[in-house]
Amino acid sequence: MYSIGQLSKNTGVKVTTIRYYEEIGVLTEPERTQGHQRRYDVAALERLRFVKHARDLGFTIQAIESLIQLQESPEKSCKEATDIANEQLLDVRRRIKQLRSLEKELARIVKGCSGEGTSQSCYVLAALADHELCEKDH
Amino acid sequence: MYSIGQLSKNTGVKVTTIRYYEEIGVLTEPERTQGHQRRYDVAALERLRFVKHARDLGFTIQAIESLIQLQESPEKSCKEATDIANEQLLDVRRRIKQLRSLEKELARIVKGCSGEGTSQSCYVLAALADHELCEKDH
DNA sequence: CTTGAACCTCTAGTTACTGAAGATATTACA
DNA sequence: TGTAATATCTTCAGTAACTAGAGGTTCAAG
Repeated sequence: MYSIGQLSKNTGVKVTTIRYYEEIGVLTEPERTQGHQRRYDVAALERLRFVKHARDLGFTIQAIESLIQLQESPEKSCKEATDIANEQLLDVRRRIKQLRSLEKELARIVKGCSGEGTSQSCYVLAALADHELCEKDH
Repeated sequence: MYSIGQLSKNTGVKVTTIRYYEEIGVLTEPERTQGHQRRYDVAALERLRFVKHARDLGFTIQAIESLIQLQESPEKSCKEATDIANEQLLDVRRRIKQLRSLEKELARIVKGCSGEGTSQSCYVLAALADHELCEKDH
């Protein structure tokens, strides 16, 4: 059995976050000692690892809840899990695309300014003030 | 003079968001009609455009506040603005890098699963449960 | 002068945590 | 066994950047 601190060290999830996960139902309520402290079994550890890994990959808590549901009904179709992962993948790709276009414009703005004058003549500020200075819409 | 709705249409910033910006001090308090409704001048419109553009580029409200400070003291060095923009650029690049590595792993996970079996044997779920199946740390 | 759209304030909710206060439990060591 | 240090407990509030709704008032057009 693990204390909440040991669980935390084992997974890299903060103690407060573990309690939060319990509160919102992502983790089930663990046993308690007589003094009311939480004690976790290996299943809880594995579940938390799952959650951590999925969070690291950018899944929302909601998506993770769906995935847990699936895990717990092994007869269900695998397609749902694949769909969720796919959706996440598409989302990541969308975000990359958007960030790339931001990067481009930011790089252009930064490049246009030597950083030497006063802010009155700063190209960075001018570019931010005036959308017309953008290469294209965003 | 613009009403808050006209300002909203002109900038693409929602009415509620405009009021929120005022509350947190990003926009200064505008004049009011006798009936207590907000009326904005052109300066306010331009300032909101600036904020919108910077937000679209991913600047935090805090960074935007610094930029506004700079705009309002034209004798200050332009370097500060360039620094903020540069920091933002670096941050965008960091995020892109991280998302790329997520994309890679997600693609691998999704690819490993046909979506046809039951969730019991689902590779997506297995990969999320077991960090060992990852190609590298993240 | 009426009517309907736009506006007002205030409160609460969103996501996914994080931190602090003040009290209690456990553990290690003497 | 006693005590001190560390860990844990609950509860509440705060973070970023909005968004939405209730219930009431004002404006502008016909």
